[in-house]
Amino acid sequence: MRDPSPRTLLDWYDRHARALPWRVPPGSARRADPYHVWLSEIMLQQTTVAAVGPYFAKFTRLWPMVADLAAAEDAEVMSAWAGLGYYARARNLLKAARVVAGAHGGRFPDTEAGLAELPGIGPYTAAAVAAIAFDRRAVVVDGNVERVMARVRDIRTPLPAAKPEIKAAAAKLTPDVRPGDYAQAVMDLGATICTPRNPACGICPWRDACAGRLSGSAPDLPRKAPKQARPVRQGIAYLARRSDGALLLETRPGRGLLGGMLGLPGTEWAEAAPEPAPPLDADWRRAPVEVRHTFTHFHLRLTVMAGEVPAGTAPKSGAFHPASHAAGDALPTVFRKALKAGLAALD
DNA sequence: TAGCCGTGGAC
DNA sequence: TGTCCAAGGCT
Repeated sequence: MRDPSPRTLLDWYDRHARALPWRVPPGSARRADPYHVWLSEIMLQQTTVAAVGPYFAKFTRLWPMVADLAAAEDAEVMSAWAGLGYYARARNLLKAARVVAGAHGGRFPDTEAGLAELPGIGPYTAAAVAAIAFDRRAVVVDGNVERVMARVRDIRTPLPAAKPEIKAAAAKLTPDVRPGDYAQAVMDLGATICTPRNPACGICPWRDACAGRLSGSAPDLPRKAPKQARPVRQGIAYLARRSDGALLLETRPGRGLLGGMLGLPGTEWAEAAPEPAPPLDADWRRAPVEVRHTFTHFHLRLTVMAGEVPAGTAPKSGAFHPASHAAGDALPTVFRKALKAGLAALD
């Protein structure tokens, strides 16, 4: 068994690199725009390339430079992020943009340590942006790298205990030349060849240097500690429609679940059955279909109550929004589902 | 440090 | 249907 060669992987990347909107082709004279690299890396945290595509296009169209993003209203940015999930990313994105546009004069820090000081940038993203945007040698470890390293080195320790061992293996392989391309090459390998299920070992550039393939354990790596079961929580959401079509929405608190996002008013979500808490007096009708939605750590069953209210109605909290905006894309997915269920009950 | 924090697609 | 998974960070 010989060592996997960074050079072999770079040769493979030169031929098979995915063309992505935030990426410049390998060997290109151009450098990737640090703003684009950073924006894509934040969006790609725990999120698929396919899901990110339209959002990256929207953000770069609305805000072509980091200074444009920094000048945007909070509500605009949260609305543009709606549907992508993990909304703390959007809150931190805006904070970081304002630091870069202000204290840094519009230029991103060009070192791993400098990048790591920005909100929303942790060890992975700092290394990735330093390597990809500034061609710094940085040890980039994401889920792809963990999987590739666990297989190439046949590391059978379960995650997350295996992280130090995996980081050491990754550090040993990271080259001084083209570290940015190398980082993207490992991630492309993980995304297209060394996939979680049914890895295509037969066409892998590292097939002859992979200890996991030799032992036959590669498809079952990395091992992972078992996860906890998700409890079921319940709640009630209220859809109040004014006679002019406007819908009652509220901005959620700035932290926690769906923090800073628009939503329908309603009860807390808990395992115990909720006490009704209508936001105003109306002839509430229960929507025939219950909304089901799964979050990272619980399942939600949401009862939707819908009611018509006259013009001039004043809510206890929140505000009426034109239906064009509310029905549009400003809501997190769970509330899009609830909106649809509530509107069906009113028609 | 382990729990919190979304979503949609694959199987 | 349910579970797993994807370019993680924060507290």
